[in-house]
Amino acid sequence: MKKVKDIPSCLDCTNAKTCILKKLPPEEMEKIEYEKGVHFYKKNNIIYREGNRNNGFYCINSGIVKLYKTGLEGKEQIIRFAKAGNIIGYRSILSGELACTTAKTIEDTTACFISAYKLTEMVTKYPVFAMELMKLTCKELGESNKYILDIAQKTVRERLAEILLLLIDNFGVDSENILQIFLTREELANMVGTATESVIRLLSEFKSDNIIELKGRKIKILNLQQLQRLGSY
Amino acid sequence: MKKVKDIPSCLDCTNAKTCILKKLPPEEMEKIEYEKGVHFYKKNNIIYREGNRNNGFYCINSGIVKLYKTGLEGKEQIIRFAKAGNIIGYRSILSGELACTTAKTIEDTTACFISAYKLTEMVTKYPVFAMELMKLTCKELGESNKYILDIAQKTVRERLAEILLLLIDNFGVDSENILQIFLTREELANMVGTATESVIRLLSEFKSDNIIELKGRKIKILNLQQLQRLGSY
DNA sequence: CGAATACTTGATTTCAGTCAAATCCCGTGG
DNA sequence: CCACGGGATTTGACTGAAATCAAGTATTCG
Repeated sequence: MKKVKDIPSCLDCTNAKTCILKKLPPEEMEKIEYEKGVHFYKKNNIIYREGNRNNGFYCINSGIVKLYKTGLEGKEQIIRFAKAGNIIGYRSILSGELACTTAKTIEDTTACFISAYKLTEMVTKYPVFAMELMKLTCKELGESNKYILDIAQKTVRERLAEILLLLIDNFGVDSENILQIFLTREELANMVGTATESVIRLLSEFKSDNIIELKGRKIKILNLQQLQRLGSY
Repeated sequence: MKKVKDIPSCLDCTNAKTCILKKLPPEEMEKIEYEKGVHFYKKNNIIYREGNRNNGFYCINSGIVKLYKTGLEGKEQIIRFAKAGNIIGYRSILSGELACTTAKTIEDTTACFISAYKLTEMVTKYPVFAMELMKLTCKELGESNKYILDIAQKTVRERLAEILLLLIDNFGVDSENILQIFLTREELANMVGTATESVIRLLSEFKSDNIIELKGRKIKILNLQQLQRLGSY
């Protein structure tokens, strides 16, 4: 069991490799250590909501968060997932807009909160950090643009294959080749941009083609190559 | 007639209001003035190509450029347009990736070329510029994310209406309410993410509903409100 | 243990893509 | 000036992928 109530420290954060905050000089890290807030969220709780103003951003310490936009009839479109070491909620601060997505945990999650003011200061004072954040944003932009192409031109089957590959890339598989993120069929559908029933049908097709194996929300990857062929990665 | 061969100067650039370069201090502007290259492109020419490495970015002085990704069977998906005062090609430099779109002129275009090295220097040396560029990138990211939702959840009719509204916003209408960008049906389809024939059918529907009037590639807006209702802006 | 939620499967519908053919339009060269 | 050719546009017929609707089963959780 994870000790949920440990207050994470930036200085010895286990996400050091991936976290952008590590690009700050040590003295700044220490300051953040005192100024930041630490928030705990149970599974299925909202961190911030589309259309609201974010007065700070969050650095995920543990857990997984889905970022989604809500369509007219309330249908979610998942834009991306964030996991330990990722930051969320910074876009709207920097663009001076309202949040363009809702952030909701899909697992118990611990996140550090850093104020908008601090973010601006960090960008202004530390060019290395600014460059790194810019890089991150630009990569995200590239991913979103790729997503536009995919949704516009690929079939649901291809997109589902691709999303599975993306999830494998992002969350990995365990020793038994089981994908290490456990989404509902509806969440998968909301990533792919399709109906829940379509995802179900396609998953069971993939299963009869011996590409995957299903046990509830666990997805075991049997034939990665075939999956790559389907998604034409 | 436009005098195509005038060398544009940053110092008295007519796009001053919108151009991000104006956030640089005057002495830096003058340096750029000497270091930049000026390129002229005829209509339908490629400025840079998806998958290549950009060693600089472009500031559009006049003309219009479409930025698109190419799908498997060569079908274009237009991501956005850039007009005078906009910059293009900077994303891949900052993310350290290859260009994720192709930039092609849809009108005769003049663009200033500034090296990748210079861009990095500008971001590092001028926090105000860095902030502004970050803001721009974050806005683009918000727009791309919105686009994902739209393509995933809206009908082609709704998307076409929305694209028309977006074009009106971006390029305006003249005194006769004629949209000031002239796209082929195919280009419209490549924005909406649909087939050319579908765009044609829907445009003529809009026409019989007295929402628009068509004269070749000229689109006259007769009923903006109705269009907004269709796009549920 | 019961209600609620998630999942599955089948039947039907529909939106939009594809294919095909005709027409329009525009620039070019005779 | 006009004929020609090629691209763009339009319209119609057909097809098919995926959404919706519906009904039943399985799981989960308080």
